[in-house]
Amino acid sequence: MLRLSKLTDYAVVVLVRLSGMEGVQTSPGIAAATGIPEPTVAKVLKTLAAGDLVCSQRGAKGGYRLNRDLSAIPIADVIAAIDGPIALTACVEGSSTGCESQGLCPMRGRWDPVNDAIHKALSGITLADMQRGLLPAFRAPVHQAALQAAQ
Amino acid sequence: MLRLSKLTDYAVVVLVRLSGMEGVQTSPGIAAATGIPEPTVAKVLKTLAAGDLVCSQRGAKGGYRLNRDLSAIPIADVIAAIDGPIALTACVEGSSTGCESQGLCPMRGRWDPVNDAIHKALSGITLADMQRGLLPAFRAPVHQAALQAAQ
DNA sequence: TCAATCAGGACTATCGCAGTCCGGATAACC
DNA sequence: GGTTATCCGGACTGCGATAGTCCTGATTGA
Repeated sequence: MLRLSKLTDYAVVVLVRLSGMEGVQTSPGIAAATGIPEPTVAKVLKTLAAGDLVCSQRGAKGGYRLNRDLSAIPIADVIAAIDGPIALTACVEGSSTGCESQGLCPMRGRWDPVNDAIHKALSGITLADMQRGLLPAFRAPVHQAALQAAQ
Repeated sequence: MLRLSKLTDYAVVVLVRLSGMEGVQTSPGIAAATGIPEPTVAKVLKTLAAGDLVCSQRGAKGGYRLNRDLSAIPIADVIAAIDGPIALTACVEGSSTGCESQGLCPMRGRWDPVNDAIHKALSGITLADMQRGLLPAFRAPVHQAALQAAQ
């Protein structure tokens, strides 16, 4: 199975949550609202900030805010931010130093079309697409306690 | 980066190699021709046989043979045979017992369109497509020693 | 009968990821 | 100016999956 890191899954949840609220939100708040452990949320947000998907404000009353609308964030960007560039194997990158069996390997660079196809597929789906069709019950946070904690 | 197992990479190499020769071929022969360690080749071939991509003949003068032409093998099949069904996270499968934060998780099942897109992309590329465009030098085995060993 | 080969599994070591934590910097508030 | 809340960047650890090897048994041809 093509393993996508759990962190990326969390990232999607966090980003969707960010989009649902006005103003900045703190890591603890998002953690409470999503049920994801706080340190993990913090890690995800830091990574997303490094990838320019969210912007951060430090200090008291600080927090995170979406940089663009969900509909402007293809899932490919999220994956790239968390997991690094989208490519299927180490053997693939064009300028790599080459695998051990250079001369023998009949597949050098042949994964490129596959990577391109995947990249195109992932670039065509935005977070808004993933959000669409959610059950209304899941659209808003469910636990009142979580809601209040999020404030 | 979307990690594809190395075994899958090997599988592609092995399958292409299988397509280039008449009759059955043995694991040691393919190992010598590709430069992949013999036990690993054997493992890959066994897995591919389980996935019906190749068929095996036991006993002396036995070996492996392609079940279909390269152009009839989408890369998705190879990945599925080696890595299991193509899906991005454990949180995804429809009938799973659900993740811990069931009620809270706002993304339940939302990866499905992404998985579908990836599956389509991978189903549209065959091994023949990957083989196409290979440098002639890489098309045939390069080492005479390897060639003879393959016999 | 013997040799070559696949079948199926067990086994180990290595690697990456998940998740946590800490010291520091920054900014608002009192 | 001090205090508090928050982000920043990194280090660290444990777990799990993968890679890779090996062994025993079954099958087949000579």
